[in-house]
Amino acid sequence: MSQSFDDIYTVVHLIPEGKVATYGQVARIANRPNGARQVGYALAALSRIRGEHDIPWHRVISAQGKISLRSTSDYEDYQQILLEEEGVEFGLNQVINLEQYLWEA
DNA sequence: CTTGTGACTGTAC
DNA sequence: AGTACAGCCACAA
Repeated sequence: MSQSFDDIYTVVHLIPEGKVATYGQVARIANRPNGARQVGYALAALSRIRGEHDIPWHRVISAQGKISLRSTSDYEDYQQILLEEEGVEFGLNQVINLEQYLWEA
């Protein structure tokens, strides 16, 4: 297992319900000041594992408050639904108000 | 070992 | 505001 991802998974798992965190935020907390990309890769690996994982990957969004998925746009809607279920409101352009919902460690 | 790519971000034009 | 470029790290071929 990759220990690097272990920290990332731990941080993502710490995100409280109804809150969201950006890739950069998670990366910084995980002691990776500029590893935002790796955070995304770590989450992508979750799908790859297609096993059991208690990681709330849907609470991780881009720094612009929007859902970032490169492929499988179907999951994009799925992530939005999950967040709405937790009480996160989306704007017109599916933009989340980071001022209100961004998780503060 | 070298190369290419990717759920990102910030700065520059 | 939209587009381009560079930095960074992990992984697959």
